[in-house]
Amino acid sequence: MLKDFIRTSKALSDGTRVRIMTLLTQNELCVCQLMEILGMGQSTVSKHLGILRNAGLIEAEKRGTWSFYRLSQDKTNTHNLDFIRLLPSLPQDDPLLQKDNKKLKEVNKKGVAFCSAITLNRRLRERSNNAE
Amino acid sequence: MLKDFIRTSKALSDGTRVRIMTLLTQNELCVCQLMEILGMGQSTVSKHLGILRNAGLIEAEKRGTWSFYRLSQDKTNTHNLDFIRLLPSLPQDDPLLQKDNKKLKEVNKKGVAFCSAITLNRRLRERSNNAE
DNA sequence: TTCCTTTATCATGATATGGTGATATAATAA
DNA sequence: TTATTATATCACCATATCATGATAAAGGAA
Repeated sequence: MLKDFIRTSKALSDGTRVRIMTLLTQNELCVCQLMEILGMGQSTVSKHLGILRNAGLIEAEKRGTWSFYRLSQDKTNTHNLDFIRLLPSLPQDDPLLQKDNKKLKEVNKKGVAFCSAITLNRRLRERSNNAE
Repeated sequence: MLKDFIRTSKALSDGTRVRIMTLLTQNELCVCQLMEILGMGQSTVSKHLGILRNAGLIEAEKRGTWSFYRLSQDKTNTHNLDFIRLLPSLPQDDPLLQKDNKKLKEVNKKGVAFCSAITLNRRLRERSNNAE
């Protein structure tokens, strides 16, 4: 259906969401890991993930308090699979996506350790201090 | 580049523009023919065509006062070619796109004859409005 | 020249979208 | 129980987008 095609192309018509998709092409990530890599707030990241999930491009699995996101494993949605196939070649000629991939490797090493409120709150404090 | 990918996915994230692209998959069309098929105003159609052209998805050729639009013949833009490849299968499961294709056949038979009728009707409307 | 036609572009208003802070929810630990 | 943590959702504002009518530009005919 045209509506489904539009929902997917809309989901992929935003830079932040394509960055997320490119990252998830490589491995699953939780919200706070994406916050760390993207440098964006938690509500922003959650919102984008919701849009991608609503389009059927990604799926979430809850483990404890964490929500881990990965590319949709649905093999029947051929339109979405066609779109997802376009992603892996993107970092090849884009500096921002390459930077994201470097951060992804660091984050994978660290695991979810930095998700603790200590670093999160510190980052929030830094942000409000910078705003003054 | 991410920016180019976004420009293309944005261009294809609107129903009217995907309808136009699906029509141009079959043959070139001028603005007034698209107005007839889509049932939309001239400025609206021109604007959408501008967005698609700016994304490099279509190209225009001026013949007299008419501008004919067709899919981009640029074979070097692999990203756009990937997107364009997704289009032909769309009408298969979408009633609106199928309806568009039927209208396309009628319009192809008529040629651009009815184009003058459109502005003629507009002028008649203006005259009757002024007479009030 | 002066019209007429087709298309492009501009101005405007209504709606949609992205980013953020605050709050709500759910799982877990103390 | 209460406190903490990670995430989801809400309200808000700034910006972007879409549809439309008006105007401008350019080719062709009278």
